[in-house]
Amino acid sequence: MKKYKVKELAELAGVSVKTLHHYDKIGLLSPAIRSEKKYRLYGENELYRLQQILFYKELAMPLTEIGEILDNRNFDQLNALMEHKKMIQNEKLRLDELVNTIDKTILQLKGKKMISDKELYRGFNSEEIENIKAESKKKFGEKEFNTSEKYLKSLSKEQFEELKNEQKEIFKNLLKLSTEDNGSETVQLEIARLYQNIRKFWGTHGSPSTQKSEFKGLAKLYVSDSSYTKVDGEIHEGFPDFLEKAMAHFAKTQL
Amino acid sequence: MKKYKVKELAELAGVSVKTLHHYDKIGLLSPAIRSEKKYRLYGENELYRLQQILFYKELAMPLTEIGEILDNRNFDQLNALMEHKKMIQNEKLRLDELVNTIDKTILQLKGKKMISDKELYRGFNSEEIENIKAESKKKFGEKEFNTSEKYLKSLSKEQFEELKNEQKEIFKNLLKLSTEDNGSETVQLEIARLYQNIRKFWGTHGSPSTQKSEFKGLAKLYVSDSSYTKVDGEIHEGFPDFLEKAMAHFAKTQL
DNA sequence: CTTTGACCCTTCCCTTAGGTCATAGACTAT
DNA sequence: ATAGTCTATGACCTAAGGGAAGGGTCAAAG
Repeated sequence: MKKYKVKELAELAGVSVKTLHHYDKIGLLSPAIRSEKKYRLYGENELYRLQQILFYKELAMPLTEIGEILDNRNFDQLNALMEHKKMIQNEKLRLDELVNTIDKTILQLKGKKMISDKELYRGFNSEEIENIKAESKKKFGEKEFNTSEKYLKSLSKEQFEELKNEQKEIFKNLLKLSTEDNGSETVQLEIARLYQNIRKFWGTHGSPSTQKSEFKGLAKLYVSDSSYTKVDGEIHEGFPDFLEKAMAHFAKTQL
Repeated sequence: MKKYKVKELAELAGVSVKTLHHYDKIGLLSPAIRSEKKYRLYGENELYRLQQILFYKELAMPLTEIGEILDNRNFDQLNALMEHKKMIQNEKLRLDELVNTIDKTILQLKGKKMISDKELYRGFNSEEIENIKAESKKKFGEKEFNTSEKYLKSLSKEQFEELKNEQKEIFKNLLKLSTEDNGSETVQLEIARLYQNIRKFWGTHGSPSTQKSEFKGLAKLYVSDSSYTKVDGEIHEGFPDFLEKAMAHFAKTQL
């Protein structure tokens, strides 16, 4: 009877040593004996069993089931295989559905086409372009602006407008809420929305602490120049101040 | 902006609260804000994102990938979907192969038909049957014998003969080795084979300690009646004694 | 005769996508 | 005020191993 140490058997069967350790631990394949120094020693029967294990494993069968099948000799091996076949066929059906769903989604997605590098600012008129650029530079400086511009290219015009609209809506909501406590959950939830909206505009670069101070900086900008906080084109008294306090509270408690 | 606590959002989306905790922890879906008492508060944007997550999850996509896709807005969403589709189609091909393999194996297995209750002892002549039964009863007593008989039914005649032949071979090998130290690895490896062979005959019922003493009992039986340890029909002097010592050593060091 | 490199051992932590307690604090209704 | 529901965190569990730490063993080469 030939004897194999772990690595020998592993290489013979094309599995890792760790796998054999594992099979030993779960009792799926134990060495025939242990040497005096606790080395695992396998015989040819173990090699044969391992080959069977690997066969069933290729059929995507869980190790516990493999163990049951092998230990029951061929009691309901046939049955188990037929059951397993059913399982696999069901899985195949599921995958078919997935492919269908994906195909549909791909079609939808192709409808909303992506914006290319050259098309980034197409669709906005030149005045809008200048506004966007100027705004960005004021807020984040030259260097950050370049990162932002790169990021903006990954947005489609539709998405861009969607974000603009959401920002308008947020400001409207916040105006309505400006009589409330600026730390209330309702207000803070809206501020969170504003925060996320801004991040979608300017990207998520920078460390958390950087983002925190950027956000607070933006709040101060709102106070210093009330044109930023127009709602429906109008300046509202006290609103910039409310906003700044609410944003500061958000930065302090959430960031 | 509506706000949702964990359970509310969970029920709305049909997932568990724990899932939301999990998504928060891995940063896939964080609450918009935390209340003063650290409660997670989600807004409608989060509900929307969760729905997207669930959509991709249904496509069997890992959560990390989902996160990347959603955070890149639609940058290479299209590409990711097409990649994913390829993956699924490959998986389908693999399953096809599995089904083929299983079908082949089932055919092979059907060739070696199982033994039915009534056929258990068919194929052996009556003398053999009596030998088998007597041997079992002597070794394990009436009660154990019934268990064993039930177990034997799960073996086909082919397997049964295979086991008999293996036992003959083991005895032959052991006879050759009987000049060696009974505790050597080579001998012990062969004893291990004998142990496993016996267990395949008589089943694996009983606690480890029971099996240990049964095995030692069998060794003593071999010494007391040398007809059990015939090799090629002949009694060999000193062999039963060698066997008993080797078996006792095995029981002590391995069981 | 010792050292080196290859091998062996066990134990612990890590992975996915959460499930299942356990414990403690918070909210709501009677 | 107390009971019942909700929330939080943390630890442990799943399948099938991967990886590494820390320590013991063996054979050949110096």
